[in-house]
Amino acid sequence: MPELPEVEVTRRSFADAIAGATVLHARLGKPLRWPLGLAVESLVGGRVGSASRRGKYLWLPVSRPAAEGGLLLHLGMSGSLAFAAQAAAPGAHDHFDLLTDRGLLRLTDPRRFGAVVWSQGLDADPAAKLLTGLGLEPFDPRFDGAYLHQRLAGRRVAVKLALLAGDIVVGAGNIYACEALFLAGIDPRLPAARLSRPRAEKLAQAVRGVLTRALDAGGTTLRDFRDAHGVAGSFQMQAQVYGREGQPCRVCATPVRRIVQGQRSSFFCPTCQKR
DNA sequence: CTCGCATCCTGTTGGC
DNA sequence: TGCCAACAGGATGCGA
Repeated sequence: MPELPEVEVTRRSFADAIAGATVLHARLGKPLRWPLGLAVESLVGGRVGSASRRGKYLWLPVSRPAAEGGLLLHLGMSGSLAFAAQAAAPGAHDHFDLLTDRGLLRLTDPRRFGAVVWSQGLDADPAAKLLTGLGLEPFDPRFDGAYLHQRLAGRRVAVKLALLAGDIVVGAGNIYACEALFLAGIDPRLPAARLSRPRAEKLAQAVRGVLTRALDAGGTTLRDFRDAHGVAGSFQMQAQVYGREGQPCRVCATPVRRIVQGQRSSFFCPTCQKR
């Protein structure tokens, strides 16, 4: 589910409310992608700090009497976080609870590709290795056409797959990679190394543009995305190609095509997007 | 180093 | 209604 906009919208929806809270209780449900790496009870008494985001990961600092550290959270394909004053009994897909004096933060994740991992800090900790090798944030001023062009050089994979890989730029998943390539007029099958410098500039702008609009729209709710207060996103209303196989391109009316790249669907307009 | 692919898990949808 | 296959917003970890 969640790409950068959904993760960021989620973060913004609970960060202020939980900052400064004290952990009263914590529980785990079924196993997630990785073990927590800590006895869950030992989170009790911890003081929660200000949530931040790196790529599609959330970082929630927790100062415990025993040690400083925090929780690195990932929502995987089907995860979402809810923060509510009233604590309902956990459902079958609720796999992590952090009950605080300000409310309950709960991770719901049916497919369990998500993760909650304790880390002693973002440096020199095994869990923090999850963040090494990540590409630039799309809104980092260093993410520009020159950078993108240089990092795509020498790659034989399709440009769409290079975007999704996350080691060049983070945040664009399947929806926003498709949308950005449409906005930039680039065929997703184009070999990465063959993208010209001017087109790399367009693509960098398109990535930032589509993510900005998605943030403004509160993310994309295809099925079940909600922010931490249950609010759905609406970017799906402005999608140009994603999920629109066979429907007319909004620009030229050519039917949108779906192909498979890297075992994932790519949607594009064969007329508007060129190799 | 880059690549292509299988893999984790559950739910929903559409065809027959 | 039932059954089954295809598909789903991610990303790691493997062998080639």
